[in-house]
Amino acid sequence: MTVPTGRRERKKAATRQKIAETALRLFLERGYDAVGIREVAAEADVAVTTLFSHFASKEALVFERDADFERCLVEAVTGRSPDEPLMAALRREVHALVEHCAAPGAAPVWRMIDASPALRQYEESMRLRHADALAGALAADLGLARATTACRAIARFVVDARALAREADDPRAAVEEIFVMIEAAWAATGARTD
Amino acid sequence: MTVPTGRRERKKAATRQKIAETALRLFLERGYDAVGIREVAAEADVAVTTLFSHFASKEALVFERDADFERCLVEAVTGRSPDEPLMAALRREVHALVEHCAAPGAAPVWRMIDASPALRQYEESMRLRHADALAGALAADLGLARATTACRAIARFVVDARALAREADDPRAAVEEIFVMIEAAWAATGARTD
DNA sequence: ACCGTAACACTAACGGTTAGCTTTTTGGAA
DNA sequence: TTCCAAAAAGCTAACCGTTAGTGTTACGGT
Repeated sequence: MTVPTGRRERKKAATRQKIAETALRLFLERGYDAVGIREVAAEADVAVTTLFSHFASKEALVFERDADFERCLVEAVTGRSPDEPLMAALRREVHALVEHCAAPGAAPVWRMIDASPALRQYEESMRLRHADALAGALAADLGLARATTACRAIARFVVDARALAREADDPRAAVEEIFVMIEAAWAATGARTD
Repeated sequence: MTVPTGRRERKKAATRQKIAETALRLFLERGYDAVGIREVAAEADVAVTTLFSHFASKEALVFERDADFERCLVEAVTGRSPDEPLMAALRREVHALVEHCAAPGAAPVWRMIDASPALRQYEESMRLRHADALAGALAADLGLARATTACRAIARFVVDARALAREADDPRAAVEEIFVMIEAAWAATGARTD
């Protein structure tokens, strides 16, 4: 098979990105609720069905990087340097993710998300998926066949940390504060700390 | 005002309950997705608009006791005996709530919820609301004006505990295991333990 | 007995989403 | 180069949850 970028895949990715860009622009210009799917599709010059073949829902248009965040979390565990403790790697990654949310230009997007119940709800369900993925990675890292209750709990705490930090006055300090709690919780499970 | 049960309030409560009962019956008989709102309304012999004046959404029909759960959590903090430590009260309450989910007859409902993405998503957003309410109660109990990051984090951990325990093979053991972690996290904040 | 209002009803629509089907584009085989 | 199977995109028409707008009835307090 043709390993590098086939034209088909490139065109598909381009279509996807054009839809996402158009949607975000319209949403920011006129408000998420005030812009309909038919409008986004028309402005991006694609059919409504095409839009839905790239994005599972209207909300998914806003969280285009969804899969990336999940990958980052998992890779923070699986791809860390051999001598880095598990929790330290997670703390570092959550710091990076929170930093990313505070990037210039991201503020209007987050304001839009906070203003829309539908978007907030979607973000919550995203977090659960990320927690499940992270729990799996944690289990694998510990040599377990399945994610234990402790793995699942820690994974949830970690994704909660990101969410809470984003809302806090001082996100960096909030991450530090919550990770002190998470490390204590982790230590209480009797897990190794390497 | 007439303190006891006015006829108007009784009729309203009866209508609400009839709608909820009818909906749950139809959902369990034929599947959540296979039953439409118009059908539920017709079977309960009310107008669609009446149904939506009692329940904010189709999913809310399934989680009729939503407000009760939130109240239980908050009251576990505010209404505990003066000598009971905060975390012990919360652990007891989460045990009770998980027990309640395992009640006979509840199994089909939870199977239905697990099978429907819409219901799962709704449950997640419910959890967040409960966590916010609990965070407020925690802050009040500690004499704080606003919920701090630590309060919010602990509140999330507690509602996560309930969710994780419900999915675990041994719910009781899971609650115990997670609360060991939560107590460690709580202690790490330097909070008093009374 | 009367009035204000809460509860309920009806119609019609809006907006997200999907099914069914056709057309175009693309990668690779003949 | 030509042709085919499949992927991608398109169009139409609906389904379904939800809401606005507008009456109508039944109740509680005066």
